Amino acid sequence: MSKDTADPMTDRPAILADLDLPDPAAGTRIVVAMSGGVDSSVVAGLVREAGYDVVGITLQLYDHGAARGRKGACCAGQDIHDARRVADRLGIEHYVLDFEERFRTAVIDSFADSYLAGETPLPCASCNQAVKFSDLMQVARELGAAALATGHYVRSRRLGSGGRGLFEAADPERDQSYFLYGTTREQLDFLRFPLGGLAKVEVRQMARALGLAIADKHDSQDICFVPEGRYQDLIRRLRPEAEAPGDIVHLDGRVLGRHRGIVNYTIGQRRGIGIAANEPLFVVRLEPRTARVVVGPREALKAHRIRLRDLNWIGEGRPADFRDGLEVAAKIRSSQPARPGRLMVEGGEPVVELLAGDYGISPGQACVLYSPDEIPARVLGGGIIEAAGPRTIAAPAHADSSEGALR
RNA sequence: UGGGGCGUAGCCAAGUGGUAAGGCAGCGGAUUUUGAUUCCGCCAUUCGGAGGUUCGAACCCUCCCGCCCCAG
Repeated sequence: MSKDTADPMTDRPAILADLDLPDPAAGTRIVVAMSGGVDSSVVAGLVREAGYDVVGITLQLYDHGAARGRKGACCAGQDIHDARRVADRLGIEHYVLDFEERFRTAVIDSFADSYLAGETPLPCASCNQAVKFSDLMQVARELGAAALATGHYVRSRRLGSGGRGLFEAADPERDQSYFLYGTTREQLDFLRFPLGGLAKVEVRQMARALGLAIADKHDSQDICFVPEGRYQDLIRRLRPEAEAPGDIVHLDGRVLGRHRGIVNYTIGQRRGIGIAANEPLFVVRLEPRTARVVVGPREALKAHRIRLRDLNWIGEGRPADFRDGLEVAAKIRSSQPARPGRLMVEGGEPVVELLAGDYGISPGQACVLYSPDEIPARVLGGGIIEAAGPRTIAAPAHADSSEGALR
């Protein structure tokens, strides 16, 4: 396909679809998770071009009607339709699986519960972990596939020690490793991410070269199952008790006003508090028991110490065995470069110290750990943020200077 | 009803004769496969009200209205 053009891009598909599998492509089945977007469509095309037996699977995750006409949402009716067309165009098998029930319990319900508990959920991570890399992967195995390929911008490669390691994408702007920190070693062995070394523009060019109608489709953004970007409406429908009003309290104790439900706030949030003060106020703490929203100045948001739960470790060794902790680069949100820190295990609990501290670290989000010096950085693991706070133990000697540099 | 002070956008507030700063809040947008942050833009034809002086007033004068403080 497209081999008659001079575009160097046309030479790349066969190269990039090297899935590092023991058997030859012909006769080897690969399941591709197809969302109907550009990325996963190109993956299907590349794998097909490489000569594999491709089965495309699109998951129906939530009610079409709820998100109909919405731009930028994945997996709704339009996207399923798009995925079908891509599969037709590529001449591959394609199935749409109804995962609504699974998605609702594993992703949407926990999304709502997280907010009720005063945390801030990370649905994309739980979707990958609880749906795509578990149930969908199971389906892929049952179909006799040698691997499950996805359109995530992340890289994996075989390690000298055996097994595969997870690495950040070549394009740091596009990197999705933050959402994949929970991937286990076993899952990694079965997963392939053909786009990890590419830039988005290249992927779009490939989509055109492959003759895919969705080549210029918008990127997805926001929470896919939340129409109009108002997640509060969804939570209200699912959990009516989420509307419990409460006080907005300043750190210094003053009651400044009222709010209409703790679910409307997240740590670090500035807009939407509705209180005029001398300086901007940020949400610094949420108290689900009393439904109190505690606000304060930006400086009050600064935290150095993060306690994690559900740590997934896919780096070398075991965290508990690192006597003085392990130097890491840590991300507490997707769209921010990893920053120097140290992983320790205290009383069996993983704790990350950020050398320079950070703002707006919210429980429920992930803290993802990378190797500090490697390029590309390897994903060592990560966990859910249980709590974040000021430094309470002695910091490394150079921490103060780096803190000074931050201001 | 003696004295003093004040009344500028939703909140705070600068401006004391030359044609309404700024902050906060709010709204809109950019950025973003989570939530945030951040950034950009918008936001008082008008200064408690009515007159007057002046080429020109939020700023000066008069009266009225409304707050606050001190004193009886």
